[in-house]
Amino acid sequence: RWRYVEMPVCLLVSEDDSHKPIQLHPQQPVTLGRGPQTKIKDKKCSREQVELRADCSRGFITVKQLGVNPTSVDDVVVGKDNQVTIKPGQRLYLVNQQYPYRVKFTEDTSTPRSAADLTTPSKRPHQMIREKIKSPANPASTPHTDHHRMSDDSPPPKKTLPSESDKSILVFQGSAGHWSQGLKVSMQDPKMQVYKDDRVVVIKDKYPKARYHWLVLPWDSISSLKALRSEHVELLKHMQRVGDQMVQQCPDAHKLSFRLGYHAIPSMSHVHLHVISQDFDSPCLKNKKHWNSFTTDYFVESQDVIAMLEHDGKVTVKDGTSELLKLPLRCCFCHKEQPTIPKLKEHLKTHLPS
DNA sequence: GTTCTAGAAC
DNA sequence: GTTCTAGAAC
Repeated sequence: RWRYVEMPVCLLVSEDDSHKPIQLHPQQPVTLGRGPQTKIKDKKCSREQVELRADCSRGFITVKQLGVNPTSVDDVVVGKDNQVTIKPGQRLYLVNQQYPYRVKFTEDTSTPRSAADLTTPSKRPHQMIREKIKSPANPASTPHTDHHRMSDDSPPPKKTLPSESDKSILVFQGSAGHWSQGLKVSMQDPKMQVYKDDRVVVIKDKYPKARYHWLVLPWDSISSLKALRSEHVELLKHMQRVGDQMVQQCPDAHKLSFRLGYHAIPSMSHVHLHVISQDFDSPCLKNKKHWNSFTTDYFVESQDVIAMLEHDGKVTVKDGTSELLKLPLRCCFCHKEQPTIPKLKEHLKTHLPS
């Protein structure tokens, strides 16, 4: 059956609020250990004891032991540099069978920020994500019509009684997230938003391919360029205006040039306008696909998309566009071919503003 | 989309 | 031997 739910979020929550919830972003590893974040002072626990990674689409978390002393899942020691998964019901002990955490699947939306969002009058229905709950595959997040609170869940049986400050719960919210839906999650996250109005929101690209790289997204869910029609022209013009504003407020706008456009065949769902500075000076630019997606006709200028929409009532992508990603690496300024990405990056420095 | 890694390229 | 990429896995 169908239900409105928040997009999946993964939080590391201290049960007694001894430390603030730590959000685990899908596929972005989080390192955890002794330190102010966990309030753990035990020297046996490394400052980088474990690396946690949330796999939203499959509904589990992987833990890698980085520290020397044993991290364990239930009573099985992970072992240094080894990696195991934590599934619902299992307990993670950061070190020496101490500092237990628990994996828990929930559709809980009672976290302060989400609760505020849900009750804010301006929150419009289309800002909620409609998704199907797959009951058999996801037993822990099923049929609760009412929001259940974390504190309502009975604590797991304990052999040894840790002090109250040691108790924490690893909360995994939702499970129907897939990497291609990541923009829908990010655009709803106030921490990611750098601008918003009644029609659009701007976020920083999570893996910027240049010094400045923003994404302008409409609140209205438009899956891709293919779904665009004449009625969207005004929206797209607004997106471009907002993109131009982002450039204007950029402290380096005077020395960098920018391009505004769309990927002809984007990987991520939900129409998004790239606003990207043309330095391409970023450690996240790593391969041929990255380069060619911004420097060939794979990158379609915003104004061209708008013109096409005004002229034809729809946006079409030329045949063979996907092959553009495999073209040799060519400098976008002097058009000199470069043999490898590292050589290209070295070459690009010669075009940087001095 | 990113990460990881085998094996190609050097 | 190291660097780098392409494709699989996620």
